[in-house]
Amino acid sequence: MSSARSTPKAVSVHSNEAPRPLRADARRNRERLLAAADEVFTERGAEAAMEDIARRAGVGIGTLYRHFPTREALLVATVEEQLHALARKTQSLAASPSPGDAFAEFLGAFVEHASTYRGLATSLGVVFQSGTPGCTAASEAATRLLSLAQAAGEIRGDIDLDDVVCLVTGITLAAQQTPPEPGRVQRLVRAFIEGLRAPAPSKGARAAQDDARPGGSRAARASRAS
Amino acid sequence: MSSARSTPKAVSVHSNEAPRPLRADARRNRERLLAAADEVFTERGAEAAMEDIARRAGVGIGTLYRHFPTREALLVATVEEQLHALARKTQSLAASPSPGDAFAEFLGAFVEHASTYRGLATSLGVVFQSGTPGCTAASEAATRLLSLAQAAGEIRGDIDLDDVVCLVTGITLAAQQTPPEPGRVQRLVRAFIEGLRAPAPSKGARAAQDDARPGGSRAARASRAS
DNA sequence: ACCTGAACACCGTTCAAGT
DNA sequence: ACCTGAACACCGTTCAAGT
Repeated sequence: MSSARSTPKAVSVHSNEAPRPLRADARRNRERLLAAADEVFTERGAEAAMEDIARRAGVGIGTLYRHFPTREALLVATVEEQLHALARKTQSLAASPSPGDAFAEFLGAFVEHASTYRGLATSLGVVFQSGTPGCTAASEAATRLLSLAQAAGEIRGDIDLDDVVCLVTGITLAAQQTPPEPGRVQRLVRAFIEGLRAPAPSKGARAAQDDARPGGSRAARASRAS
Repeated sequence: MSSARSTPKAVSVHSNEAPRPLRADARRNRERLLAAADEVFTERGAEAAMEDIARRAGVGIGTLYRHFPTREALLVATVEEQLHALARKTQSLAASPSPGDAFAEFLGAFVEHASTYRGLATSLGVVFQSGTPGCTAASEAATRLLSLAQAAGEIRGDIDLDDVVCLVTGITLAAQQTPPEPGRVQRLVRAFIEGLRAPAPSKGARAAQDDARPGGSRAARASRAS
């Protein structure tokens, strides 16, 4: 239950339908493309050939590009509805008495979402920040749930939504890297959740000395030949 | 396993050098290709154009394919030395008095390895199972370290090496998905390590591990930690 | 035995022509 | 206004010809 919040957001209030009216045939083509994309992405993964999608939709390749100028755009549009569903689920989870458990369940749902198409996770970062209504809704709901869980002291505080997106991306990508061993995703999610639980139990000053070079050491490697 | 030769486990004992002698020019080309690949992969990521590598090496594209019939093969060969280094580091870590901390450090090193080229992590699963000496060495050392940490009760038992490879792949891929925020990798690694710690603590039992820590407001501390 | 690079195949994207 | 598909560009891979 989301009560009174009058946040001055001002952005991205547009419906799921066309922002401006499309001609009848164009509208039909758009929907055929979305349906075909969903099918083909499901069958062949998110890197399926664009022409396959156009063919499946029964339109020319040019029509596809007219409606969706990039593959990302098509992906985003195809995933919109699922994002809305994820947002709804997340919102309902926010009402849970145990925000920590709710967040855990959210993580699982998010991973499931990211797994709808093989290879979707690769673009998840981009897709999730594309600013469509579905993205915004899911993003806001997730942020809220995370804050609740952190405020309740059930999830560690040094984690932000971007980290979570990274986690989900990573778990999903990683699980797809290997032959589909079904238990693995759950195991990884569970392990991750345990890791996210607050407080981080300190068994000494471990992990404090993690070497922290983001870019470095190519010069050292480059000098190997001589 | 058709062991036409005598030694039963003889497979992986061969030097880093050529398995069979190469003509002088071929040998030189091979090394030029490896050096060029390292440079180009570093600059442009693991999906760099093969022709760029050939050009950088000063050889024809056909020569590249003669030596390395697939991109994976070239990647694997380029990464061999680093894998040996990782294996050595892992072996030395196995002597640590705290297998759990040692494993944590190994995870960090593994992630760093997987980050040497942008996009390497995508192929990490394949690369890591390619059966080269470096892979085998690193893989065996890692398995041993993991077993030690599990036997010591410091890492949860329901995790295998494939899971770890997945974790590393995931963390690395995920961190590359987002703009390079340097703290993120360490944060994710640390969170993951906490998750891997055994036993998976129940919410009530967790405090027991936190033995002599004074100051009970853990959530408050966690929320501002960086 | 090895090298070379033109040739082939494939795929994403554009755009002039059509309705 | 929208659709079409031939054309273009790019890149990975092969192979006949050269040394």
